[in-house]
Amino acid sequence: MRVEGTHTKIASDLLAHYDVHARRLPWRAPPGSNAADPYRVWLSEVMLQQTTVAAVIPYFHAFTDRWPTVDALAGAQDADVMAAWAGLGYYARARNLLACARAVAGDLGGAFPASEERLRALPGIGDYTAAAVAAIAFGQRAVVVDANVERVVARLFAIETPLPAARPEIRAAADRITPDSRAGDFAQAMMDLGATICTPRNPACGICPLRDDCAAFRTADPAAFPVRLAKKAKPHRTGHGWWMERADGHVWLVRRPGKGLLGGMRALPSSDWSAAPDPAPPLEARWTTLADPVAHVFTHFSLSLTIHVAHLPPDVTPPGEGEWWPLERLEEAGFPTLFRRAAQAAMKESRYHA
DNA sequence: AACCCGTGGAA
DNA sequence: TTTCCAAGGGT
Repeated sequence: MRVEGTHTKIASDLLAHYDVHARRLPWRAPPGSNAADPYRVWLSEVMLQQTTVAAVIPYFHAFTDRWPTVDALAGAQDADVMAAWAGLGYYARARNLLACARAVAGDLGGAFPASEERLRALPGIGDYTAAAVAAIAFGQRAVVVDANVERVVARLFAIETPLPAARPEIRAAADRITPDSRAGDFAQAMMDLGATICTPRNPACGICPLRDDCAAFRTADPAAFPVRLAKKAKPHRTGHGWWMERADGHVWLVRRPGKGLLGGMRALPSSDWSAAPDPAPPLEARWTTLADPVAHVFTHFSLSLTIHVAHLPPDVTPPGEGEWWPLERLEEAGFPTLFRRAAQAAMKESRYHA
């Protein structure tokens, strides 16, 4: 049972600061207007999962311009949404985004549910996003815990337990300081504080509205919180990709399987990136190899992709599923970053592009 | 529970 | 240059 009024000073100090210093962001209703659109709140929250505000802003505008409502998004083609998401990363989010939009538009009559529990049941909405949408879009009291809140709370209470084991302790502390009213503003205020003042390194304690309430501020090194366990080293992998270009100015592209790494995204044909030392190319041809492999770093491994180039006669088509894509429209293919860079490298060897 | 899943900016 | 890590979710 939550005890009323235990830490109301923290919430009131923070909200007073937020009323003056809140960041103006495209998905935020202007100050004073209580008109948060659940569609825009949900879309922004999904885009912001593990992704910086600066990276999200252009994608948010592109999506809301093209699909202004959840019904419009639900009616979009899968390939269009995946291509529009290209470059933002974590592509399972885009697949779940569409599944969620279609569930809301179809089963729920176009209205997002207002309760945390029913939001949590939708695809791509976990504990954090359910709480954030319930609080920000619907004014419900919900305990919103993201990486910013974890950091701020760990510092406020100088929590010594290392992450991720500290999660229950941090959530309980966040619950204690979450107010009954303005929970959405409180959540956004905590995240603004974490993004602009209570930053991971070199926090600006001198201008922090919660300095007097902060146990970490009274220690020698506030930035030492939250404590984290050492992380494992990233393994390195190698792979091969094939650029097959036809004399009429087209290149052979494939779509990756719906699950797993870069799932559902358009791509160059490539080997798996495990151990196979010398995989066979898709077809017999006069292959040349680019001098510099494309280097790319994923979340849990780094990759060096060697690109092989062949120029094919117009009557040859590689085996398996794929499509001939016009070289002058390569930007519209919706490549994830690895293949966008691989295509850029291969285009230097292109014979058929103006 | 531990692992998988992208990208790019900051220091 | 390398390292860190961001409005996490799914399995």
